[in-house]
Amino acid sequence: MVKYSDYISVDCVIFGFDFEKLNVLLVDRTLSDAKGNELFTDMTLTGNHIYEGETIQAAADRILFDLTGLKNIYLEQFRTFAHPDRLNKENDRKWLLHDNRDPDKRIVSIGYFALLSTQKVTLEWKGRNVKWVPVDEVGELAFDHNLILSEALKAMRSTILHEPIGFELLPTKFTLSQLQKVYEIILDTGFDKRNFRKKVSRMSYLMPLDEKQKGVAHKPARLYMFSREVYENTKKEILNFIV
Amino acid sequence: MVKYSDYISVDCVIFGFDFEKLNVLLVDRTLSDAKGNELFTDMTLTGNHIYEGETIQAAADRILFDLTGLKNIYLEQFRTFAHPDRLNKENDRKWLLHDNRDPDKRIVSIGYFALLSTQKVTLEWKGRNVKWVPVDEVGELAFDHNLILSEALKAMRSTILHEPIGFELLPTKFTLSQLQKVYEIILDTGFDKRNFRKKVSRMSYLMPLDEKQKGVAHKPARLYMFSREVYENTKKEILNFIV
DNA sequence: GCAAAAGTGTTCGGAGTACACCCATGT
DNA sequence: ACATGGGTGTACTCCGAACACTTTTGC
Repeated sequence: MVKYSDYISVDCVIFGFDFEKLNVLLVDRTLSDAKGNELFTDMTLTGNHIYEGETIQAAADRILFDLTGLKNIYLEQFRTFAHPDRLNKENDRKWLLHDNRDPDKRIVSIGYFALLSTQKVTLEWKGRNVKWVPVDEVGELAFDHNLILSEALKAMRSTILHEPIGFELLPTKFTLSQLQKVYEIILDTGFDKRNFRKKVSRMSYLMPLDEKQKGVAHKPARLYMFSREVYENTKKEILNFIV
Repeated sequence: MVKYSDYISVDCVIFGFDFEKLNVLLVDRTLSDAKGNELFTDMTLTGNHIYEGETIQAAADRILFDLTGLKNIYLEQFRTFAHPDRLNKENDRKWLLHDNRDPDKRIVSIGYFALLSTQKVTLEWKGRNVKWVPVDEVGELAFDHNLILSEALKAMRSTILHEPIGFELLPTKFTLSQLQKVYEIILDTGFDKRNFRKKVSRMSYLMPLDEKQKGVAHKPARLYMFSREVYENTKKEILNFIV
Protein backbone atom coordinates (compact mmCIF):
# COMPACT_ATOMS: atom_id res chain seq x y z
CA MET A 1 0.00 0.00 0.00
CA VAL A 2 1.36 3.37 -0.98
CA LYS A 3 0.49 6.33 1.15
CA TYR A 4 -1.28 8.84 -1.05
CA SER A 5 -0.43 12.08 0.63
CA ASP A 6 1.01 13.41 3.86
CA TYR A 7 -1.39 16.30 3.63
CA ILE A 8 -4.62 14.42 3.96
CA SER A 9 -5.89 12.18 6.70
CA VAL A 10 -9.12 10.63 7.84
CA ASP A 11 -10.01 10.81 11.52
CA CYS A 12 -12.66 8.55 13.05
CA VAL A 13 -14.62 9.45 16.14
CA ILE A 14 -15.78 6.04 17.34
CA PHE A 15 -18.77 6.29 19.66
CA GLY A 16 -19.71 3.30 21.79
CA PHE A 17 -22.70 2.89 24.08
CA ASP A 18 -22.45 0.56 27.08
CA PHE A 19 -26.13 0.80 28.28
CA GLU A 20 -25.00 3.49 30.71
CA LYS A 21 -23.01 6.20 28.97
CA LEU A 22 -21.86 7.35 25.60
CA ASN A 23 -18.15 6.64 25.20
CA VAL A 24 -15.52 7.47 22.65
CA LEU A 25 -12.62 5.20 21.72
CA LEU A 26 -9.29 6.91 22.39
CA VAL A 27 -5.68 5.87 21.82
CA ASP A 28 -2.84 6.53 24.23
CA ARG A 29 -0.05 8.78 23.05
CA THR A 30 3.15 8.92 25.06
CA LEU A 31 6.31 10.70 23.99
CA SER A 32 9.63 9.75 25.60
CA ASP A 33 13.05 11.28 25.05
CA ALA A 34 16.15 9.37 23.96
CA LYS A 35 16.83 8.17 27.53
CA GLY A 36 13.33 6.80 27.89
CA ASN A 37 12.02 9.56 30.16
CA GLU A 38 8.38 10.30 29.55
CA LEU A 39 7.93 13.82 28.21
CA PHE A 40 4.15 13.77 28.20
CA THR A 41 1.24 11.44 27.78
CA ASP A 42 -2.25 12.11 26.52
CA MET A 43 -4.85 10.64 24.18
CA THR A 44 -5.91 10.99 20.58
CA LEU A 45 -8.72 10.04 18.28
CA THR A 46 -7.94 7.51 15.61
CA GLY A 47 -6.75 8.69 12.26
CA ASN A 48 -4.64 7.67 9.34
CA HIS A 49 -3.56 8.79 5.93
CA ILE A 50 -5.32 7.53 2.85
CA TYR A 51 -3.68 5.12 0.46
CA GLU A 52 -3.23 5.61 -3.21
CA GLY A 53 -6.39 4.59 -5.02
CA GLU A 54 -8.34 4.27 -1.77
CA THR A 55 -11.59 6.17 -1.32
CA ILE A 56 -11.97 8.13 1.91
CA GLN A 57 -14.92 5.96 2.86
CA ALA A 58 -12.67 2.91 2.48
CA ALA A 59 -9.97 4.62 4.55
CA ALA A 60 -12.49 5.28 7.32
CA ASP A 61 -13.65 1.65 7.17
CA ARG A 62 -10.04 0.51 7.37
CA ILE A 63 -9.23 2.70 10.36
CA LEU A 64 -12.30 1.40 12.15
CA PHE A 65 -11.41 -2.20 11.32
CA ASP A 66 -7.81 -1.78 12.48
CA LEU A 67 -8.99 -0.56 15.85
CA THR A 68 -12.00 -2.75 16.47
CA GLY A 69 -11.89 -5.68 14.05
CA LEU A 70 -15.40 -4.72 12.93
CA LYS A 71 -16.88 -4.13 9.50
CA ASN A 72 -20.29 -2.91 8.34
CA ILE A 73 -20.53 -0.34 11.10
CA TYR A 74 -22.49 2.91 10.78
CA LEU A 75 -20.02 5.56 9.58
CA GLU A 76 -20.89 9.11 8.63
CA GLN A 77 -18.66 11.80 7.18
CA PHE A 78 -19.51 14.93 9.14
CA ARG A 79 -16.92 17.67 8.55
CA THR A 80 -13.43 18.41 7.30
CA PHE A 81 -10.85 20.17 9.48
CA ALA A 82 -8.06 22.25 8.03
CA HIS A 83 -7.27 25.13 10.35
CA PRO A 84 -3.67 26.27 9.77
CA ASP A 85 -2.89 26.00 13.49
CA ARG A 86 -4.53 22.70 14.16
CA LEU A 87 -1.22 20.88 14.84
CA ASN A 88 0.54 23.77 16.52
CA LYS A 89 0.28 23.05 20.22
CA GLU A 90 3.67 22.56 21.89
CA ASN A 91 3.28 18.83 22.61
CA ASP A 92 1.93 18.19 19.14
CA ARG A 93 4.94 19.85 17.51
CA LYS A 94 7.31 17.72 19.64
CA TRP A 95 5.38 14.61 18.74
CA LEU A 96 5.48 15.30 15.02
CA LEU A 97 9.19 16.17 15.08
CA HIS A 98 9.92 12.95 16.96
CA ASP A 99 7.98 11.11 14.26
CA ASN A 100 10.06 12.80 11.52
CA ARG A 101 7.11 14.82 10.32
CA ASP A 102 7.03 18.52 9.60
CA PRO A 103 4.89 20.31 12.20
CA ASP A 104 4.53 23.30 9.90
CA LYS A 105 2.87 21.26 7.21
CA ARG A 106 -0.84 21.75 7.36
CA ILE A 107 -2.81 18.52 7.38
CA VAL A 108 -6.39 18.43 6.20
CA SER A 109 -8.39 15.91 8.12
CA ILE A 110 -11.71 14.48 7.01
CA GLY A 111 -13.85 13.59 10.01
CA TYR A 112 -16.09 10.51 10.26
CA PHE A 113 -18.01 9.25 13.23
CA ALA A 114 -18.90 5.62 13.90
CA LEU A 115 -21.68 4.24 16.08
CA LEU A 116 -21.56 0.86 17.78
CA SER A 117 -22.24 -1.00 20.99
CA THR A 118 -19.16 -1.35 23.19
CA GLN A 119 -20.16 -5.01 23.51
CA LYS A 120 -19.07 -5.61 19.95
CA VAL A 121 -15.48 -4.52 20.53
CA THR A 122 -12.62 -6.56 21.95
CA LEU A 123 -10.15 -3.93 23.04
CA GLU A 124 -7.22 -6.35 22.89
CA TRP A 125 -7.57 -6.56 19.10
CA LYS A 126 -4.10 -6.06 17.59
CA GLY A 127 -2.72 -5.00 20.95
CA ARG A 128 -3.28 -1.29 20.45
CA ASN A 129 -3.37 0.81 23.56
CA VAL A 130 -6.95 1.83 23.30
CA LYS A 131 -9.78 2.56 25.69
CA TRP A 132 -13.36 3.72 26.05
CA VAL A 133 -13.77 7.09 27.72
CA PRO A 134 -17.21 8.55 28.55
CA VAL A 135 -17.61 11.63 26.37
CA ASP A 136 -18.29 13.82 29.40
CA GLU A 137 -15.01 12.75 31.02
CA VAL A 138 -12.70 13.38 28.09
CA GLY A 139 -9.75 15.62 29.04
CA GLU A 140 -7.48 17.62 26.80
CA LEU A 141 -6.77 15.62 23.69
CA ALA A 142 -3.94 15.83 21.14
CA PHE A 143 -4.07 18.26 18.22
CA ASP A 144 -7.55 19.71 17.62
CA HIS A 145 -9.21 16.47 18.63
CA ASN A 146 -11.38 18.10 21.27
CA LEU A 147 -12.86 20.23 18.50
CA ILE A 148 -13.31 17.23 16.21
CA LEU A 149 -14.99 15.31 19.01
CA SER A 150 -17.39 18.11 19.85
CA GLU A 151 -18.28 18.64 16.21
CA ALA A 152 -18.83 14.90 15.84
CA LEU A 153 -21.17 14.99 18.83
CA LYS A 154 -23.07 17.91 17.37
CA ALA A 155 -23.41 16.17 14.01
CA MET A 156 -24.43 12.90 15.63
CA ARG A 157 -27.10 14.58 17.76
CA SER A 158 -28.43 16.31 14.70
CA THR A 159 -28.58 13.08 12.71
CA ILE A 160 -30.21 11.12 15.51
CA LEU A 161 -32.99 13.72 15.70
CA HIS A 162 -33.82 13.31 12.06
CA GLU A 163 -32.92 9.75 11.17
CA PRO A 164 -33.34 6.40 12.87
CA ILE A 165 -29.79 5.56 13.97
CA GLY A 166 -30.25 5.12 17.72
CA PHE A 167 -30.06 1.32 17.56
CA GLU A 168 -26.68 1.52 15.81
CA LEU A 169 -25.37 2.06 19.35
CA LEU A 170 -26.98 -1.17 20.57
CA PRO A 171 -26.50 -4.89 19.91
CA THR A 172 -28.44 -6.22 16.92
CA LYS A 173 -31.25 -7.33 19.21
CA PHE A 174 -32.27 -4.82 21.85
CA THR A 175 -35.10 -3.89 24.19
CA LEU A 176 -37.19 -0.75 24.01
CA SER A 177 -35.86 0.41 27.37
CA GLN A 178 -32.33 0.19 26.01
CA LEU A 179 -33.37 2.22 22.98
CA GLN A 180 -35.02 4.81 25.20
CA LYS A 181 -31.84 5.05 27.27
CA VAL A 182 -29.80 5.72 24.11
CA TYR A 183 -31.96 8.73 23.26
CA GLU A 184 -32.03 9.96 26.83
CA ILE A 185 -28.26 9.84 27.20
CA ILE A 186 -27.43 11.32 23.81
CA LEU A 187 -30.02 14.09 23.97
CA ASP A 188 -29.48 14.62 27.70
CA THR A 189 -33.14 14.47 28.56
CA GLY A 190 -35.75 12.08 29.89
CA PHE A 191 -38.82 10.52 28.31
CA ASP A 192 -42.01 9.05 29.63
CA LYS A 193 -41.92 5.29 29.09
CA ARG A 194 -45.48 5.00 27.79
CA ASN A 195 -45.15 7.93 25.41
CA PHE A 196 -41.82 6.68 24.10
CA ARG A 197 -43.29 3.26 23.37
CA LYS A 198 -46.34 4.77 21.72
CA LYS A 199 -43.99 6.71 19.47
CA VAL A 200 -41.77 3.82 18.46
CA SER A 201 -44.80 1.60 17.90
CA ARG A 202 -45.53 3.81 14.91
CA MET A 203 -42.13 2.99 13.40
CA SER A 204 -42.82 -0.05 11.32
CA TYR A 205 -39.11 -0.68 10.75
CA LEU A 206 -38.64 -1.49 14.44
CA MET A 207 -39.53 -5.16 14.34
CA PRO A 208 -40.58 -7.02 17.49
CA LEU A 209 -39.04 -10.49 17.73
CA ASP A 210 -40.49 -13.64 19.31
CA GLU A 211 -37.63 -13.58 21.72
CA LYS A 212 -37.06 -12.27 25.22
CA GLN A 213 -34.20 -11.32 27.45
CA LYS A 214 -32.76 -14.16 29.54
CA GLY A 215 -31.14 -14.24 32.93
CA VAL A 216 -32.36 -10.88 34.14
CA ALA A 217 -33.73 -10.51 37.66
CA HIS A 218 -37.01 -9.03 36.53
CA LYS A 219 -39.69 -9.56 33.92
CA PRO A 220 -37.73 -10.26 30.73
CA ALA A 221 -38.21 -7.69 28.00
CA ARG A 222 -39.14 -8.40 24.41
CA LEU A 223 -36.29 -7.99 21.92
CA TYR A 224 -36.51 -5.83 18.78
CA MET A 225 -34.50 -5.45 15.59
CA PHE A 226 -34.16 -2.67 13.06
CA SER A 227 -35.24 -3.58 9.55
CA ARG A 228 -33.40 -1.49 6.99
CA GLU A 229 -35.60 -2.96 4.29
CA VAL A 230 -38.82 -1.74 5.89
CA TYR A 231 -37.20 1.59 6.63
CA GLU A 232 -36.13 2.20 3.03
CA ASN A 233 -39.62 1.32 1.84
CA THR A 234 -41.48 3.55 4.23
CA LYS A 235 -39.34 6.63 4.58
CA LYS A 236 -40.65 9.75 3.04
CA GLU A 237 -39.84 13.40 3.13
CA ILE A 238 -41.01 15.30 6.17
CA LEU A 239 -41.31 19.02 6.31
CA ASN A 240 -40.29 20.45 9.60
CA PHE A 241 -38.47 23.71 9.24
CA ILE A 242 -39.66 25.24 12.49
CA VAL A 243 -36.88 25.56 15.00
CA MET B 1 -0.57 34.91 -1.56
CA VAL B 2 1.11 31.53 -1.65
CA LYS B 3 -0.90 28.56 -2.76
CA TYR B 4 -0.89 26.07 0.06
CA SER B 5 -1.27 22.81 -1.77
CA ASP B 6 -2.13 21.45 -5.17
CA TYR B 7 -3.87 18.56 -3.50
CA ILE B 8 -6.61 20.45 -1.77
CA SER B 9 -9.32 22.67 -3.12
CA VAL B 10 -12.55 24.23 -2.01
CA ASP B 11 -15.54 24.03 -4.34
CA CYS B 12 -18.57 26.29 -3.89
CA VAL B 13 -22.03 25.39 -5.10
CA ILE B 14 -23.68 28.80 -5.32
CA PHE B 15 -27.46 28.55 -5.26
CA GLY B 16 -29.52 31.54 -6.34
CA PHE B 17 -33.29 31.94 -6.27
CA ASP B 18 -34.97 34.27 -8.76
CA PHE B 19 -38.58 34.02 -7.43
CA GLU B 20 -39.21 31.33 -10.03
CA LYS B 21 -36.58 28.64 -9.91
CA LEU B 22 -33.57 27.49 -7.99
CA ASN B 23 -30.42 28.21 -9.99
CA VAL B 24 -26.77 27.38 -9.63
CA LEU B 25 -23.94 29.64 -10.71
CA LEU B 26 -21.74 27.95 -13.30
CA VAL B 27 -18.55 29.00 -15.11
CA ASP B 28 -17.85 28.34 -18.77
CA ARG B 29 -14.90 26.12 -19.57
CA THR B 30 -13.65 25.97 -23.14
CA LEU B 31 -10.50 24.21 -24.28
CA SER B 32 -8.92 25.16 -27.59
CA ASP B 33 -5.91 23.66 -29.29
CA ALA B 34 -2.80 25.57 -30.36
CA LYS B 35 -4.51 26.75 -33.57
CA GLY B 36 -7.46 28.11 -31.69
CA ASN B 37 -9.89 25.35 -32.65
CA GLU B 38 -12.37 24.60 -29.93
CA LEU B 39 -11.85 21.08 -28.57
CA PHE B 40 -14.81 21.12 -26.22
CA THR B 41 -16.85 23.44 -24.07
CA ASP B 42 -18.80 22.76 -20.93
CA MET B 43 -19.38 24.22 -17.48
CA THR B 44 -17.96 23.89 -14.00
CA LEU B 45 -18.74 24.83 -10.45
CA THR B 46 -16.47 27.36 -8.83
CA GLY B 47 -13.45 26.16 -6.96
CA ASN B 48 -9.99 27.20 -5.97
CA HIS B 49 -7.01 26.08 -3.99
CA ILE B 50 -6.48 27.33 -0.48
CA TYR B 51 -3.73 29.77 0.37
CA GLU B 52 -1.10 29.29 2.98
CA GLY B 53 -2.44 30.30 6.36
CA GLU B 54 -5.98 30.60 5.03
CA THR B 55 -8.81 28.68 6.69
CA ILE B 56 -11.09 26.72 4.40
CA GLN B 57 -14.01 28.88 5.49
CA ALA B 58 -12.01 31.95 4.39
CA ALA B 59 -11.19 30.25 1.09
CA ALA B 60 -14.88 29.58 0.49
CA ASP B 61 -15.71 33.21 1.33
CA ARG B 62 -12.99 34.36 -1.07
CA ILE B 63 -14.22 32.16 -3.92
CA LEU B 64 -17.74 33.45 -3.42
CA PHE B 65 -16.54 37.05 -3.32
CA ASP B 66 -14.42 36.64 -6.47
CA LEU B 67 -17.43 35.42 -8.36
CA THR B 68 -20.19 37.61 -6.99
CA GLY B 69 -18.61 40.54 -5.15
CA LEU B 70 -20.64 39.57 -2.10
CA LYS B 71 -19.68 38.97 1.51
CA ASN B 72 -21.63 37.75 4.54
CA ILE B 73 -23.52 35.18 2.54
CA TYR B 74 -24.85 31.93 4.00
CA LEU B 75 -22.18 29.29 3.40
CA GLU B 76 -22.26 25.74 4.68
CA GLN B 77 -19.61 23.05 4.43
CA PHE B 78 -21.49 19.91 3.41
CA ARG B 79 -19.10 17.19 2.27
CA THR B 80 -15.60 16.44 1.07
CA PHE B 81 -14.92 14.69 -2.23
CA ALA B 82 -11.82 12.61 -2.83
CA HIS B 83 -12.64 9.73 -5.13
CA PRO B 84 -9.46 8.59 -6.91
CA ASP B 85 -11.15 8.86 -10.32
CA ARG B 86 -12.87 12.17 -9.83
CA LEU B 87 -10.71 13.99 -12.41
CA ASN B 88 -10.37 11.10 -14.83
CA LYS B 89 -12.87 11.83 -17.57
CA GLU B 90 -11.25 12.32 -21.00
CA ASN B 91 -12.01 16.04 -21.30
CA ASP B 92 -10.91 16.70 -17.75
CA ARG B 93 -7.53 15.06 -18.35
CA LYS B 94 -7.00 17.16 -21.48
CA TRP B 95 -7.96 20.29 -19.58
CA LEU B 96 -5.56 19.59 -16.73
CA LEU B 97 -2.69 18.74 -19.08
CA HIS B 98 -3.28 21.96 -21.01
CA ASP B 99 -3.13 23.79 -17.68
CA ASN B 100 0.20 22.11 -16.84
CA ARG B 101 -1.34 20.09 -14.08
CA ASP B 102 -0.97 16.38 -13.46
CA PRO B 103 -4.27 14.60 -14.16
CA ASP B 104 -3.11 11.58 -12.15
CA LYS B 105 -2.76 13.62 -9.00
CA ARG B 106 -5.76 13.12 -6.80
CA ILE B 107 -7.31 16.35 -5.57
CA VAL B 108 -9.38 16.44 -2.43
CA SER B 109 -12.16 18.95 -2.69
CA ILE B 110 -14.06 20.38 0.25
CA GLY B 111 -17.62 21.27 -0.77
CA TYR B 112 -19.51 24.33 0.42
CA PHE B 113 -22.87 25.60 -0.71
CA ALA B 114 -23.98 29.22 -0.67
CA LEU B 115 -27.53 30.60 -0.64
CA LEU B 116 -28.48 33.98 -2.06
CA SER B 117 -31.01 35.84 -4.14
CA THR B 118 -29.99 36.19 -7.79
CA GLN B 119 -30.99 39.86 -7.40
CA LYS B 120 -27.88 40.46 -5.31
CA VAL B 121 -25.44 39.37 -8.00
CA THR B 122 -24.09 41.41 -10.89
CA LEU B 123 -22.84 38.80 -13.29
CA GLU B 124 -20.43 41.21 -14.98
CA TRP B 125 -18.35 41.39 -11.80
CA LYS B 126 -14.68 40.89 -12.78
CA GLY B 127 -15.73 39.86 -16.27
CA ARG B 128 -15.83 36.14 -15.53
CA ASN B 129 -17.85 34.07 -17.91
CA VAL B 130 -20.47 33.03 -15.48
CA LYS B 131 -24.17 32.30 -15.59
CA TRP B 132 -27.20 31.15 -13.63
CA VAL B 133 -28.56 27.77 -14.68
CA PRO B 134 -31.76 26.30 -13.20
CA VAL B 135 -30.72 23.22 -11.25
CA ASP B 136 -33.14 21.03 -13.19
CA GLU B 137 -31.58 22.11 -16.49
CA VAL B 138 -27.94 21.49 -15.65
CA GLY B 139 -26.24 19.27 -18.23
CA GLU B 140 -23.06 17.26 -17.89
CA LEU B 141 -20.54 19.24 -15.89
CA ALA B 142 -16.77 19.05 -15.66
CA PHE B 143 -15.03 16.63 -13.29
CA ASP B 144 -17.38 15.16 -10.67
CA HIS B 145 -19.32 18.39 -10.41
CA ASN B 146 -22.66 16.76 -11.13
CA LEU B 147 -22.09 14.63 -8.05
CA ILE B 148 -21.02 17.62 -5.97
CA LEU B 149 -24.10 19.54 -7.11
CA SER B 150 -26.48 16.73 -6.29
CA GLU B 151 -24.91 16.20 -2.87
CA ALA B 152 -25.13 19.94 -2.24
CA LEU B 153 -28.81 19.85 -3.12
CA LYS B 154 -29.39 16.92 -0.80
CA ALA B 155 -27.56 18.66 2.05
CA MET B 156 -29.38 21.93 1.42
CA ARG B 157 -32.78 20.25 1.42
CA SER B 158 -31.92 18.51 4.64
CA THR B 159 -30.79 21.75 6.29
CA ILE B 160 -33.82 23.70 5.12
CA LEU B 161 -36.10 21.11 6.70
CA HIS B 162 -34.48 21.54 10.09
CA GLU B 163 -33.24 25.11 10.21
CA PRO B 164 -34.62 28.45 9.14
CA ILE B 165 -32.53 29.27 6.07
CA GLY B 166 -35.22 29.71 3.41
CA PHE B 167 -34.98 33.53 3.43
CA GLU B 168 -31.25 33.32 2.68
CA LEU B 169 -32.43 32.78 -0.90
CA LEU B 170 -34.46 36.01 -0.86
CA PRO B 171 -33.68 39.73 -0.65
CA THR B 172 -33.33 41.05 2.90
CA LYS B 173 -36.97 42.15 2.86
CA PHE B 174 -39.39 39.63 1.44
CA THR B 175 -43.06 38.71 1.36
CA LEU B 176 -44.59 35.56 2.81
CA SER B 177 -45.63 34.39 -0.65
CA GLN B 178 -42.02 34.62 -1.78
CA LEU B 179 -40.94 32.60 1.23
CA GLN B 180 -43.61 30.00 0.52
CA LYS B 181 -42.41 29.75 -3.06
CA VAL B 182 -38.85 29.10 -1.87
CA TYR B 183 -39.99 26.10 0.13
CA GLU B 184 -42.28 24.85 -2.61
CA ILE B 185 -39.54 24.97 -5.24
CA ILE B 186 -36.79 23.49 -3.12
CA LEU B 187 -38.90 20.73 -1.64
CA ASP B 188 -40.79 20.20 -4.89
CA THR B 189 -44.19 20.34 -3.29
CA GLY B 190 -47.07 22.70 -2.70
CA PHE B 191 -48.47 24.26 0.46
CA ASP B 192 -51.79 25.71 1.42
CA LYS B 193 -51.39 29.46 1.79
CA ARG B 194 -53.35 29.73 5.03
CA ASN B 195 -51.60 26.81 6.69
CA PHE B 196 -48.22 28.10 5.63
CA ARG B 197 -48.93 31.53 7.10
CA LYS B 198 -50.26 30.01 10.31
CA LYS B 199 -47.03 28.08 10.60
CA VAL B 200 -44.68 30.98 10.00
CA SER B 201 -46.71 33.20 12.31
CA ARG B 202 -45.43 30.99 15.13
CA MET B 203 -41.83 31.83 14.20
CA SER B 204 -41.08 34.89 16.25
CA TYR B 205 -37.84 35.52 14.39
CA LEU B 206 -39.77 36.31 11.20
CA MET B 207 -40.41 39.98 11.82
CA PRO B 208 -43.20 41.83 10.02
CA LEU B 209 -42.16 45.30 8.86
CA ASP B 210 -44.31 48.42 8.51
CA GLU B 211 -43.56 48.37 4.86
CA LYS B 212 -45.27 47.06 1.76
CA GLN B 213 -44.42 46.11 -1.77
CA LYS B 214 -44.60 48.93 -4.29
CA GLY B 215 -45.41 49.03 -7.98
CA VAL B 216 -47.09 45.64 -8.15
CA ALA B 217 -50.33 45.23 -10.09
CA HIS B 218 -52.20 43.74 -7.17
CA LYS B 219 -52.72 44.26 -3.46
CA PRO B 220 -49.21 44.97 -2.15
CA ALA B 221 -47.88 42.44 0.31
CA ARG B 222 -46.37 43.18 3.70
CA LEU B 223 -42.60 42.78 3.87
CA TYR B 224 -40.82 40.64 6.46
CA MET B 225 -37.26 40.28 7.73
CA PHE B 226 -35.41 37.50 9.49
CA SER B 227 -34.06 38.43 12.92
CA ARG B 228 -31.03 36.36 13.79
CA GLU B 229 -31.10 37.83 17.28
CA VAL B 230 -34.60 36.59 18.01
CA TYR B 231 -33.77 33.27 16.42
CA GLU B 232 -30.70 32.67 18.58
CA ASN B 233 -32.71 33.56 21.68
CA THR B 234 -35.65 31.32 20.95
CA LYS B 235 -34.19 28.25 19.36
CA LYS B 236 -34.28 25.14 21.39
CA GLU B 237 -33.70 21.52 20.78
CA ILE B 238 -36.52 19.62 19.20
CA LEU B 239 -36.83 15.91 19.33
CA ASN B 240 -38.08 14.40 16.17
CA PHE B 241 -36.40 11.14 15.36
CA ILE B 242 -39.33 9.62 13.51
CA VAL B 243 -38.66 9.37 9.81
C1' DG C 1 -64.14 47.05 -14.21
C1' DC C 2 -60.93 43.55 -14.50
C1' DA C 3 -56.83 40.90 -13.60
C1' DA C 4 -53.69 39.48 -10.04
C1' DA C 5 -52.03 38.27 -5.81
C1' DA C 6 -52.85 39.41 -0.61
C1' DG C 7 -54.98 38.17 3.33
C1' DT C 8 -58.03 35.66 6.53
C1' DG C 9 -61.02 31.20 10.08
C1' DT C 10 -63.05 26.79 10.99
C1' DT C 11 -63.36 21.89 11.32
C1' DC C 12 -61.26 17.34 11.93
C1' DG C 13 -57.97 13.84 12.93
C1' DG C 14 -53.74 12.58 14.88
C1' DA C 15 -49.58 13.35 17.70
C1' DG C 16 -47.41 15.12 21.98
C1' DT C 17 -47.73 15.20 27.00
C1' DA C 18 -48.90 14.09 31.66
C1' DC C 19 -49.87 10.58 34.68
C1' DA C 20 -50.14 5.25 38.03
C1' DC C 21 -50.55 0.57 38.47
C1' DC C 22 -49.96 -4.57 37.83
C1' DC C 23 -46.71 -8.31 35.90
C1' DA C 24 -42.89 -11.72 35.35
C1' DT C 25 -38.59 -13.06 36.76
C1' DG C 26 -34.24 -14.05 39.93
C1' DT C 27 -32.67 -14.23 44.39
C1' DA D 1 -41.48 -12.31 49.79
C1' DC D 2 -39.25 -8.83 47.74
C1' DA D 3 -36.63 -6.16 44.51
C1' DT D 4 -36.27 -4.96 39.74
C1' DG D 5 -37.47 -3.33 35.53
C1' DG D 6 -41.43 -4.64 31.86
C1' DG D 7 -45.54 -3.42 30.11
C1' DT D 8 -50.03 -0.98 29.51
C1' DG D 9 -54.53 3.31 28.70
C1' DT D 10 -56.87 7.76 29.16
C1' DA D 11 -57.67 12.73 28.92
C1' DC D 12 -56.21 17.12 27.12
C1' DT D 13 -53.98 20.17 24.15
C1' DC D 14 -51.89 21.60 20.05
C1' DC D 15 -50.46 20.99 15.39
C1' DG D 16 -51.22 19.63 10.51
C1' DA D 17 -54.46 19.31 6.69
C1' DA D 18 -58.39 20.52 3.98
C1' DC D 19 -61.04 24.10 2.27
C1' DA D 20 -63.32 29.56 -0.26
C1' DC D 21 -64.04 34.18 -0.22
C1' DT D 22 -63.04 39.33 0.22
C1' DT D 23 -59.51 43.11 -0.39
C1' DT D 24 -56.23 46.18 -2.58
C1' DT D 25 -53.70 47.66 -6.12
C1' DG D 26 -52.25 48.74 -11.41
C1' DC D 27 -53.86 48.96 -15.79
